[in-house]
Amino acid sequence: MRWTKDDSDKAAGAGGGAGSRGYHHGNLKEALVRAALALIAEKGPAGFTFADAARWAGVSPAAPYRHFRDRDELIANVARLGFELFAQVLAKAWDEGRPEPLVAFDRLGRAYLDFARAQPAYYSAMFEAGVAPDADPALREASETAFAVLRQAAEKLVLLVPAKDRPPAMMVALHVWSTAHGIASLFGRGDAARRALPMPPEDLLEAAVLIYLRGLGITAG
Amino acid sequence: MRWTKDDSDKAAGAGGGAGSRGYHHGNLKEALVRAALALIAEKGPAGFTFADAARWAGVSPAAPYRHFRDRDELIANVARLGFELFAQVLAKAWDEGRPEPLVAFDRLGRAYLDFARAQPAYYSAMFEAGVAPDADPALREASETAFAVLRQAAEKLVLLVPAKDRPPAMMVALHVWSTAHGIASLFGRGDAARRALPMPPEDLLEAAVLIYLRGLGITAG
DNA sequence: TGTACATCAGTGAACGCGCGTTCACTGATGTAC
DNA sequence: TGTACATCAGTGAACGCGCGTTCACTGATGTAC
Repeated sequence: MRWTKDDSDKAAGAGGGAGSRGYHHGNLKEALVRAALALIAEKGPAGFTFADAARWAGVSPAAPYRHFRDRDELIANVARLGFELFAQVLAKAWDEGRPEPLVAFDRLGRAYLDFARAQPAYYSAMFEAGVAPDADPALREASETAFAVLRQAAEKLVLLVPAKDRPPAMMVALHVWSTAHGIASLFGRGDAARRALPMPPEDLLEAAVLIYLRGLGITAG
Repeated sequence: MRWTKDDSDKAAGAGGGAGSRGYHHGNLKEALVRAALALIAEKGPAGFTFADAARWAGVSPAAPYRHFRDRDELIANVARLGFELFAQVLAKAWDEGRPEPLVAFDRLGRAYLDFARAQPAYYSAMFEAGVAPDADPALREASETAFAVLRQAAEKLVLLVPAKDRPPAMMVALHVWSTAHGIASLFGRGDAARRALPMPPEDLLEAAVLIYLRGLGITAG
């Protein structure tokens, strides 16, 4: 029932100047999310206000209240969309383990870091904005869907280990997630708080995962 | 030359009510750091203002300007002290690899997570407050000192691997740091943004490190 | 096809509030002699 | 030991500002008939 009423909205988004639009924005909820993303990318998750978002979207400061109770609800919405996108990106990279699990798993790790670098604003909202995932059921579900991709990948991977030595897939998924998140948040970001690194983050993660998998008894070829 | 003039300052710290003190606070710089720690612990690194810190310390809102240019400088100071404490804690846990490197390394990992849990305010200021470590030379140095402990430990560990297969100690240090940081920031914190975990974070890290070291060719015993 | 009406989404003015920052000041401390 | 003085550290009042939030309102849209 709802579709983008006016494509010029999207084109005009970047500057915040809404140009000529009617009395109704037509797509304000989405525009506020885009505003939040732009402002988080610019100044961090704590660096913008509800009024900023309204200004960026070119509406009066009272308008956002038609769509979000407060700033936290807006950020939670951004985080939810981020997890949904993240889940898609990860699922596509994993591709059900084709052509073979080890190759696909490497792709998955790279996709993780790609996402953190390409979408620092989403990543911030998802992991650093202090949003409690349990507060909003939809957010929680989106977060779990994204983790489920990692977990399914781990399940397929541990099948490469003989049954008697096979580790719990959950543990493997948590290990890889932690390492990927650690690398992403320490080294894989575009902002000033990033630490310098003598190699690309992707290579650091790939090496860590290869060594870890060897420790599990999984080797390439 | 400077020492704590009045011990009641410390005792009175928790409530912010300074009780009876003279016109001069005597130790305001330190009190502001403690205020920042308390407020970060309570509401996160973005959840307090310069004026809050002054109020907490029981001084007028103009007083902090005698010691810090602005809020960022206060937070950078907190982060620096955090790294100094962190370096001490890690060095003590590592204890130069006694009685043997593997045992000491496990202790080091646990100390890392202990610190993140016991000092969430320091940990936030150090890693999540968006402070650029390069902005302040003292901060940068403290941060490097802390990392150096991890790196020295890694150097001793890789000696357990035959020379021809020996990995770079730097890489090992970065892998372990990333994993520890990932676990700490995803699961090892006291606040609401923490994810649930089916096991203690320490055990998750220990397992990850053991598997990783086995992948390097290092096994216990 | 046209008209009346209900509903929706954004307006703009207003409010109280707390923040960051400045300023001339003053109480307390330390030091020279 | 005492006095004069320089320096330091905190005061309190003031300011302009932007924020969050509310309110009665109004333009636009959709629908019943």
